[in-house]
Amino acid sequence: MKILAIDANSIMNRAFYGIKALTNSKGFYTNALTGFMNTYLKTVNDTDPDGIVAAFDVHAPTFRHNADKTYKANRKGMPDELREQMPVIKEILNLLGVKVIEIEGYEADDILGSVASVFSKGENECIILTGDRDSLQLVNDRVTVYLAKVKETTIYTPERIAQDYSLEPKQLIDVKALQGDASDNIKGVAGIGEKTALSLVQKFGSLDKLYENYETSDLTERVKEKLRNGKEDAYHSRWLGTIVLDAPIDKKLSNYEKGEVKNDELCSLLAKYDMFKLIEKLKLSIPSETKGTYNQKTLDEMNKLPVSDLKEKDIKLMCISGKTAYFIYLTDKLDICFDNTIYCTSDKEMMLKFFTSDIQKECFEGKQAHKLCFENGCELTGVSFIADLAGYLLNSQSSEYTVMNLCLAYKVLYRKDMGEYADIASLELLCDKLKSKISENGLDNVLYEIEIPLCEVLASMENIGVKADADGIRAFGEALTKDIESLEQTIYEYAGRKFNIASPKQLGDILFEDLGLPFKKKTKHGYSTSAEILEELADRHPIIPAVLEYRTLTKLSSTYVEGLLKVIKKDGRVHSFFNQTETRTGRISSSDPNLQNIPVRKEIGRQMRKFFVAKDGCVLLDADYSQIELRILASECGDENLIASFMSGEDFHAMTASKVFDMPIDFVTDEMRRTAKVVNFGIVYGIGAYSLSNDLGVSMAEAKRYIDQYNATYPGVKRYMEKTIDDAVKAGCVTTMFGRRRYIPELTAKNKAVQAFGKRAAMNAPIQGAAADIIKIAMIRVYKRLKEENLNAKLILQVHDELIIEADEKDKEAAARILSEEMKNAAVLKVPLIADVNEGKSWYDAKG
DNA sequence: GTTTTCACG
DNA sequence: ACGTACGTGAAAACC
Repeated sequence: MKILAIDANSIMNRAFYGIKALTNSKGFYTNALTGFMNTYLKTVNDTDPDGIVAAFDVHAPTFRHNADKTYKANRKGMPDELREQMPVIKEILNLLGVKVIEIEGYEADDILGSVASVFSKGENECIILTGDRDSLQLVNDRVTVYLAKVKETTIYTPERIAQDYSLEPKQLIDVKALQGDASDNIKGVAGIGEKTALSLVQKFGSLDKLYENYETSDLTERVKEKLRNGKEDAYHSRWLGTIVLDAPIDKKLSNYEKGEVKNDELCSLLAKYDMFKLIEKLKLSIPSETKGTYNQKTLDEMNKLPVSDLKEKDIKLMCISGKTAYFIYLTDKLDICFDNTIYCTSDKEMMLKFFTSDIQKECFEGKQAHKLCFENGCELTGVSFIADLAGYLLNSQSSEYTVMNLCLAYKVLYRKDMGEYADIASLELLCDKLKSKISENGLDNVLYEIEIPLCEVLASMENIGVKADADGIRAFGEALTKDIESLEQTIYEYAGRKFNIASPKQLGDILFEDLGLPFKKKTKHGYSTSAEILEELADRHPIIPAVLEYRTLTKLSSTYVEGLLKVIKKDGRVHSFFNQTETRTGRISSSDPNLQNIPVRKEIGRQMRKFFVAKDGCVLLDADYSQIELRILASECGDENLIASFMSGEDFHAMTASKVFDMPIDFVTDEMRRTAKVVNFGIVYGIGAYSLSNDLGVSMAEAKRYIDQYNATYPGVKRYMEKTIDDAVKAGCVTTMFGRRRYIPELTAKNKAVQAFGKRAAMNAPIQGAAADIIKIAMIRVYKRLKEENLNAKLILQVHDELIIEADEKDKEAAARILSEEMKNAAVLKVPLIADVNEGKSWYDAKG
């Protein structure tokens, strides 16, 4: 029988430190669990054992088998984030049918040693999976060690050890006795390290022989001296480092055979921790609570769920029945589930007939269907529910909103038995469940009044796209390339040699070693060369400004020039995606390409906007909200001074400066206004004195004064922030004035830095989220009015607080009026919402 | 596949 | 002693 014995503590430890923080939606760390299971699955797959055993350490105050062997009790305790994952992995292993062994007073490797010794007899063999080299001493003909490292696993056989160390496995104990091991609190012989220890054992064969013969050997006097002084330590260390082979474990081999996998329990456990990928990898079938609520007859009916080609008569039937049809249309295939029958089609005409019919529809992802209709000059109607949007509103923390993940998260029967039709077969029950969840959580308004109507608007924007001047971009790119080439030469001259300027590593070496500039921060791979650091050094060497310029130009060239040229479609327009379930706060994100980060702050980059243009006979109308987040803050916190600052109609940042610095607004200098502006924005992010001082280039004390003065000026803000955090800690989430919710699991973290992050997120989310809600409402209303009033004008872009319309010259005034009105009236706050509209032939010109 | 850097609100 | 403002996406380098 072949057994796999796992040093669970050591693998969990490796996984915990090897994988950067991974938490589920409840803030529970799952990184060690994920890493452990990856290693576990790979090893089981590679070795195909007949039985598996996992050993855990149990540290008792005193060890029974020898009260002296308490050395590891001195080890730093494991972090809470790792500790809390231990009981979970034990449970997972139990449910997988793995034998879990923990014996009070024994280390995991003692248990492994004992298991290995039991399985070294007869026709048996043992594979040890561990992250700890100590276990190498256990290797023999029957025992192989799989040493898991960050990337790969090394397999240690006696041959491999001979090759690496020129020693027998058992001799490694003596090496460690001499060398010691700080992490295990094993002293070894003072002054003897890895190299010497190894060569001594190679030369003498063992610790005993070494101490019998070293005095008369040709070792240097210095080494002899160390050995003389360290004899007691060496023998004590050897004893400490020798793995126990006779721990009181179960010796009956058959008790180690693989147990049964408890599918349902394991599944719900893993779902509880959001470990959906693992459920797939383990090939578990998904159970459901809802199963019980269906009687046998319904289940039988469901189990049939016949599949047929969608025909025109089917659509007619759906129309007259008045029942709801569920559909999924992602690429070119439409699946419908109606009245316990699945209908499929790839026929475009049939799809459009279905989409434009007045059948009541619920779906998963509606945007593609909307787009197909737009492309064919019609409209998708009758959509009353979109499952992924509901899932997103219930928990925006999730990473993927798939039918399967949602079914798992909300305990809905996922019809894996339906193979490729699993998604559509599961959709009705999923929608039912999500609907009630949405209502329970007060999310009806955001879902039905905002997200579902918005889906159509985004589809329309994606479909229309924005016209791009490809020739202009190419010419701009060529000019950039010329400048970049000449900058390269300049930089090479300053550096004294050629190198890859884009490589932070090589650049760091040049700047901080060759040129000897003072470095400030180190990263994993070397020196940090971020713009922030380089700007401080700008006066120290002429290479620095050249590098900064190089960075600016290459960024423009690669991300914007090259990037955009790649995505201009045959119609001469860029159709980027507007993602509706991406951000934690409720904002929309844009991708392929991202049109929400086209340069604007620096003039050279801003030039890019000249190449986003209106088509012939049209203009672009661009409107952006003025300080929408600060206005939301004013309205939410109700601070009278803050409200007054907005109501005054004066420049808001100057107004703040006037109050904070206590002087009439006419005496406010540009410098004071700039400072006030930075503080104003910082407040929305949950500012700290450190970052503010960094940002303003002033001392911490100075920064703290500004914050104090701000708080004295607008006392309601601080009160509001404190209350927000308080409520967030109590509820575990924050909510915008429209009901949109964000969970903040970080608030319950034990790590103070993580907790602080949670607090800042809690302060920011209701504000950023409300701003997102407001502009979404504006988009829906603008879209609707442009359509109703038959204007030749379309929304084409959204950049968080900015909307852009492409409008026919004839309709531009009417469209501009609608844009301005609907943005201003999207919400009623305690201060007015302001939106300024500008027009131009290009985005550059239209942006005020 | 992850890290660094940098573009935007 | 540590880390240090919220929210994104893309490219290139790095391992």
